Amino acid sequence: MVQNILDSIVKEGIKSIYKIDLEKVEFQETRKDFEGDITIVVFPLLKQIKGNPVEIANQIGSYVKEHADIVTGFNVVKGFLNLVITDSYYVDYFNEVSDFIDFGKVKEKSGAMMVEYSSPNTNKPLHLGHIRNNLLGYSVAEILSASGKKVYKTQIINDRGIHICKSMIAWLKYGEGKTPESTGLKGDKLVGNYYVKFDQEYKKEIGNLVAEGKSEEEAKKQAPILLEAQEMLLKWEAGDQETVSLWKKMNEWVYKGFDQSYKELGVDFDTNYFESNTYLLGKEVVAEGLKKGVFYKKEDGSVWIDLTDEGLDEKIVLRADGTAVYMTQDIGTAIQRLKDFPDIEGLVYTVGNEQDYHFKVLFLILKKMGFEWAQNLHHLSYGMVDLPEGKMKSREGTVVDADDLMSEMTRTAGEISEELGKLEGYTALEKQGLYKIIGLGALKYFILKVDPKKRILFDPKESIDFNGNTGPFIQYTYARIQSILRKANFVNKERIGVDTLHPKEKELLKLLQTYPVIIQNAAENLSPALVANFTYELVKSYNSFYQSVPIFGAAKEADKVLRVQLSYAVSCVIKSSFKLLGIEVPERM
RNA sequence: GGCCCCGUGGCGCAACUGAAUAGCGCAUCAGAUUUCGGCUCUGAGGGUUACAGGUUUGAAUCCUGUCGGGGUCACCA
Repeated sequence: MVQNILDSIVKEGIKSIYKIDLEKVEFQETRKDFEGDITIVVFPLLKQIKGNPVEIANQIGSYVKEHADIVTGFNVVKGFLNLVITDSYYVDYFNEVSDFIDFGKVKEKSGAMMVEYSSPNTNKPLHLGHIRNNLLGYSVAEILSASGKKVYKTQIINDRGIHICKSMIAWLKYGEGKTPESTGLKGDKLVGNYYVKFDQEYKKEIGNLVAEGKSEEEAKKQAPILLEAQEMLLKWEAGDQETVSLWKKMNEWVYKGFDQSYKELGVDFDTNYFESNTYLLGKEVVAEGLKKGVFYKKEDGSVWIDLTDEGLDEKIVLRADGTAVYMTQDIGTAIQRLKDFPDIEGLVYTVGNEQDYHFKVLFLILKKMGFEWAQNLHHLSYGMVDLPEGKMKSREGTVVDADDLMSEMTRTAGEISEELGKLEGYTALEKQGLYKIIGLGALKYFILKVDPKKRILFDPKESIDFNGNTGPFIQYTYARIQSILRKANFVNKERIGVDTLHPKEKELLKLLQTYPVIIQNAAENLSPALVANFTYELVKSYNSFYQSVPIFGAAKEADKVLRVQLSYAVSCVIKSSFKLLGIEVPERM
């Protein structure tokens, strides 16, 4: 990087001129409306060097121009020292990259992380909210991996509890033995239908009870179908064979359905954890913590942690009857994961921001328990996806189903491509694959370009754009470059041999150079949005270059080589950055 | 009510974590192809960064308060 080269030279300069050891030089990219490539901000130096900022900037500028080969000129505006970097620096940089396919990625892994995402309940299908979760988690895993971590992708499947019992009861009462095979429905959809059915019956029964003179509150607790579900949960915990085998059967249906959705969405997992296996894990740990004095027991036997010193509340970690709560299980699961994968240094939990408090407490508990890795726990907290009518509610049928949305996107992409595409010679099957790439690209980019912590408003009627700052816009640019490379009979990356660059070429080279930094930044911030926005910048810059500079009509052969090579490099980085987002790119579209 | 997050042109998003005249897309208007894919490019209009104070040479960014939106305060997960 230019910064690294200049940093020491600037420090030397300041030492020789002012006899001062500087800790940090503040660089920033030069704004477009000024001449120069990199800017040193002089103001922060004024604390150590007394004087006029413009004068100081001029003195440093002269020194740097004198002593740094890569600096060919400078100008000073107010307290900003704008340095002009030689074209040859950027040409050399380009030539040093042996290939752009893996450019920016750190290959030698140091340390490992586990990323948890998705983690659905097994009583209903995936919806738009899960899509955001999956895309974020998957992408962050890819980004961490590119930044030099070994990464394990995982999820915890909430396969037990009252919710699945509700679906089971409703299926027993109204299912008539229907299966995914007999109905042709995806398993998760089938089971989800009975979850909805349960709720309908439940409401009906409440209505009846209220009509009989019970209060609303009483009715909610006494509705027979709810009692049946609760009874079933008890049976399940007691290991009742019939219940357990039904539970297994219905969960299997759901997993098959999920697998299909995950495959369609393009995400995967290295290992799964099931709540039915882990919900007891935390108990031992709690007992241990009780001995250590991290927790305390109340008279009724329930176990708590007092976090009032940290500005939080008291929090229960074990029920009076000795059964585990959500927190118990999460404590146990975290510890189990570190046992299973001893090389991991930390965990990333991709979970909506409604659980901010839960994770704050969880991390604090683990820290208090004395686990060193507790400081490497991150809650990748993201905002809800809202519809124009407000929150999605599965029971009220206002959810945007994940499968429906994906196929809708693919269909729309198909309509647009039929009209505009250049797909001579593509078979129907190839076309279908392409529409999927474009449709899902649009969806994924739409969601990932937004800062995770912000909420997203999704209006199904307005659908998703295909122009402007969108996935297909970027895919289009990629496809167009491929067309150029085909025409140029491009084979391999080769050295470029020019010594002056067109401003648009230089701009592109500058941007390419920042890609490795972007990856590190995105990893630190757990933010795919940074990668998305960078890619967009790059593509815009390339399109502008494309428009103002002829490639095949270049005056000199060396220029043509440069421009073809540059196009290739840009396409590699588009492909690679999109891969970090879990988005594919098409050869044509 | 306590605590947490958010508030940037009509709409959707940026701003390298405190720096120059707050950028971009959509929409609106005006232009560009004897040329490599026009799903492209160039330009114009549109802002007191919710509001009021404060810190700082410098604030969309940090602090305090107000208003508005969301979340959370379960022996649910």
